[in-house]
Amino acid sequence: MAERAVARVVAVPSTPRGQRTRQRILDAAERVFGELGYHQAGIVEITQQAGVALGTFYLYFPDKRAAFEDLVHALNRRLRTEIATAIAGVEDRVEREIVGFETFFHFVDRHRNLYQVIRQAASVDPELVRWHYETLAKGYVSGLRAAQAKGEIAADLDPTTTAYALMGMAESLGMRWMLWDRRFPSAGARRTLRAFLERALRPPKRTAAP
Amino acid sequence: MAERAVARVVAVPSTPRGQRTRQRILDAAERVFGELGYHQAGIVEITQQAGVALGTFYLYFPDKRAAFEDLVHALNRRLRTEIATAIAGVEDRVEREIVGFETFFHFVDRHRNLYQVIRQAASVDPELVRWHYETLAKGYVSGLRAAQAKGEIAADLDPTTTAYALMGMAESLGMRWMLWDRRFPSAGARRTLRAFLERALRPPKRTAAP
DNA sequence: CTGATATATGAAACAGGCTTCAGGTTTGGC
DNA sequence: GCCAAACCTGAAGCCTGTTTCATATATCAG
Repeated sequence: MAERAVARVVAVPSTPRGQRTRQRILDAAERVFGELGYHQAGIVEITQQAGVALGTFYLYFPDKRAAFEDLVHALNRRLRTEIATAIAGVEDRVEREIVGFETFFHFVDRHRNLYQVIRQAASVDPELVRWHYETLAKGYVSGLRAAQAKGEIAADLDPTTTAYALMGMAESLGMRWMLWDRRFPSAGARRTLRAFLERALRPPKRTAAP
Repeated sequence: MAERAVARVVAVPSTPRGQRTRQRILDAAERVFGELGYHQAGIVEITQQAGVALGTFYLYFPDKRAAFEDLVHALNRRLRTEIATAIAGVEDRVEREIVGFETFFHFVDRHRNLYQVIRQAASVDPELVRWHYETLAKGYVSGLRAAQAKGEIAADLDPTTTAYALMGMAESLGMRWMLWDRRFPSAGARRTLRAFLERALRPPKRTAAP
């Protein structure tokens, strides 16, 4: 039988010191990947920015791609958490959407580099992109379903289609405003977005049941 | 004074034979870039698929990136042409949107690989991505303005914001349906998309002026 | 303080793919 | 048929960046 290749043990750091170092590398990787792009980014650059030696990188990640994947996972998690927190207190579902969009724009603004990372993932690992969007969509869809049950969103809309449509809108506008213009949307643009969502999502008016 | 680096002359082929060869390389590049991603894709693979020798590539392109850029430009042009043609005969502007979306999905389906290329451009040259979307948006915006003038689209929507919102929707849904599911949207999904666009874009009903 | 464990170092080995170039081959006008 | 221009060839050079590893340092419980 073929000898099994022993996977290099990549430490999950067991001491605070190790965890700090790992995080420093990840932070630097976010910067470097975001600024230079996956392929321009070098381990040398990442470790230099992290203030550690080249070899240290390989203590925590089996290779370059692994660090990239970690970053995408972190991005996904943070994004979902932030949006969930932001909309938690909002009653009306259409209003929730609007708050969700705004939160997303803030996120892209604050994690500018991190968000570039996702757009690059297409040429690193397409499955990772899919995973990202499907994960986001999952939560989105169940939220929409719940809102439909309560009559807050038009009942005839297919939730999955709606979810992808909304995610696409958010991303496109986020790219335009936050990554290119580097500023938040004007009042007029905001009004348009709000009107767009209101009309598309809000159920046709009828006399409210008492 | 420093000697000026002479830019290598990259032929615009002057004979039919040369043009064929150049096109063969471009076609192969579309396949290979699309399937493998920019960085996995090698000139060796591209030229092999094109049925030419390695060196031939450098007769027509100064380097790998140049071929990639050419591809993006071609994608952009083809896409705009196809959509323009498809919506040419359609009267109602909201209906035009729907036809435009359908055409886009067809395009993604037929040029599956070519379309992956754009998503990868983020890690090759961000400016190229921006160019692509801004070019598309430009035409979109003027179309929307015209429609607003004719009262076919709600007048209170900012055209630029609307254009980016719609492009984002199209791309997200196109990715989901054409690249992942590899099939055209179900009737239910189509209805949802139509309803979404109708409600968001169509001006509020009022008795039509005679 | 001491040994055991975890972490860190960075020069050098290594790999893989881009690019060059010194010729060969094809084409088409005359 | 002949020749000049255009086109094509592919082995080898080259360069850049990833990954390894033998060695050094830090931490901490006992």
